[in-house]
Amino acid sequence: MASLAEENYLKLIYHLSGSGAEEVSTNALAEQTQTRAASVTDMLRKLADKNLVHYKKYQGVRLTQDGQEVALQVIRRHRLWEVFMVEKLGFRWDEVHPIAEELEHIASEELINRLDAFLGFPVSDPHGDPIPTAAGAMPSAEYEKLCEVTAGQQVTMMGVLEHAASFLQFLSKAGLIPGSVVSVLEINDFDRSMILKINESAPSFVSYEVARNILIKFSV
Amino acid sequence: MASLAEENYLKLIYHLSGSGAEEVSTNALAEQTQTRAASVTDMLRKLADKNLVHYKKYQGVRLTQDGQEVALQVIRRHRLWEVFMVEKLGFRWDEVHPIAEELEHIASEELINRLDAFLGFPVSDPHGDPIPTAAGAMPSAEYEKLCEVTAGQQVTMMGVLEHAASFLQFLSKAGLIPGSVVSVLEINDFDRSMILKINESAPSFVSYEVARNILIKFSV
DNA sequence: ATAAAAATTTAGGCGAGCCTAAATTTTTAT
DNA sequence: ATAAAAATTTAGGCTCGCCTAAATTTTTAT
Ligand SMILES: [Mn+2]
Ligand SMILES: [Mn+2]
Ligand SMILES: [Mn+2]
Ligand SMILES: [Mn+2]
Repeated sequence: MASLAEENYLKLIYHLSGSGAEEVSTNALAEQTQTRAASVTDMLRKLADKNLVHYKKYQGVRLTQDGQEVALQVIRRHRLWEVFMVEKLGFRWDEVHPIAEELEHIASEELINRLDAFLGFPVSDPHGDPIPTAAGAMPSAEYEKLCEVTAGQQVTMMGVLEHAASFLQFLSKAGLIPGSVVSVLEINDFDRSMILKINESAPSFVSYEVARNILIKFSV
Repeated sequence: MASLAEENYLKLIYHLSGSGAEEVSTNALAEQTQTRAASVTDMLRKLADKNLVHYKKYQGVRLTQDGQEVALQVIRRHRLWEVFMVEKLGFRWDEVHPIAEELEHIASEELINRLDAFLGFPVSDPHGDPIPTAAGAMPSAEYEKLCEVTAGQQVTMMGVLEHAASFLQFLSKAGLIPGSVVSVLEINDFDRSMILKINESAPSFVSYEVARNILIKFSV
C-alpha cells in the first residue's frame, strides 16, 4: 500500500516526532531525507490524502493511527533484520544499518514473523533499540543516559542514542556494548568527562559527548 | 548501478534466451513483464545505452557480458534467499518465489556472501535450480526430463521446469520433491502418462504434462 | 507595531517507467 | 512477387518523486 518513499517518510516522522509526541516541521524532514523542502511539502500532501498523516499547511505534520502503524511495522522489520545480520551472519553492529535500510521495505508479514520466531523473538536490536511486536506495540524501555550517573555507581550498558558507525566502532574498542557492566570511577567537573571501569578491564576515559549518547540502567 | 526494473529485465532476458543462447523478442519480454511492447522498446534502448544488452531495432536483444553478470548476480540472490526461507524459516517450496522476487534486489554483496556461508554454500535452490557462485559462474546441471525415462528405470528427482505454486503443491502431495527416488513402473502409449513408485510408497499416476516438467538424473 | 528573516508553499519542470494510438518494418501466405 | 498479418518502433502523454525559482505565511528582531 505505502510506497518505499512513503514508508521512509512515515518512519522518519515517527522518529523526529519523538515517538509521535510532537509536530514535525517540513525543514526537519527535508534535512534528514536529503531533499528540498518543496519536495517534502509534495509528499506530505500525498500522505495526508492517504490518511497517513495529519497535515495543516505551515503547521507541521503528525502521524495518524494508520501512519503510526505503518511506521512501527517498518521499524520492526529494520530492527529484526539488524538482529539477523549480527546474530546469524556475523556482521558487526556498526555495519548493519545501511543494509537494514533496504531490507526494511520487504513487505511480507509472513516473512518477518517467521524471521522473528527464528531469532527467538528478540526484544531489542543490536543497538539496544526496542523491537515493535507483530501486533504493533513498541516496548517502551526507560533508560538513563550515562552522563547522568554519579561517581561510584555501577550500571549496565543498554543501548545508544547515536548510531554513526564511527561512534559504534569507538564503543566496541572500549568494550562498551549492550550488556557491559560499567562503574563510574571519577567525573571531571570541568568538562564532565568520566573515568569508567568496564567489565573488569583497566579504567578508560569517555568524554561528556560520548556519555550523553549511551543508555544505561542501574544495576539492582 | 542497475535499477530494480533494469535488474528484472536483465534476469528475464537471461531466462528467455536460454541462458544467453538465443535472441529474445520484444513481445516475449512484454508478455512476461506484463507490460506493453512499446514499454519494452523504451527499456531496451536504455539497457543498450548502458551497455547491458546488444540491441538492434527489430532484431531482438541479447545480454552483453556486463548484462549477464548482473543477471547472474540477481539469480544468485533470488535462489539463496529461497534456500534461506525454506531451510531456516520453515517455508514450503511453493511459497517462497514471490518473496524472493523482492529480496533479490537487495544489493549488498557482503550480505549475500555471508548468507551463502550461513547456508553452507548450497549448490541448488529448493526447486533444484543451480545457484550461481560469488564469482558469477552458473553451475550447469544437465538433467533429463522424467517424460523421457523408459519403463523399468529408476531415477532421482532433481528439480522442476515449472514453478507455479499449484504445480509444486501437487508434487509435494505426491512425494515428488528433489531427492525422491522414482521408479517408472508403466508408461501408457496413448497419452504418455506414467505410473511411478516414489520412495517406497504406493504407485501413483502422473500425466505427460507433469512428467515433462520434472527434472531427473539416472541412479548410478 | 513593523520590518527583516526564516520557513513553507506554489508554480513549472525533469527523468524513470509505464501507457495508447499511429507509423514502420518484418514475416507469412498466396 | 505481392498483399495481408504480425511484430516492433515512434510519438505523445501520464504518475511518482524529485528539482529550482518565486510567492506567501510565520517568526523574530527592533
Ligand atoms: Mn538501524
Ligand atoms: Mn538499530
Ligand atoms: Mn523463484
Ligand atoms: Mn527457485
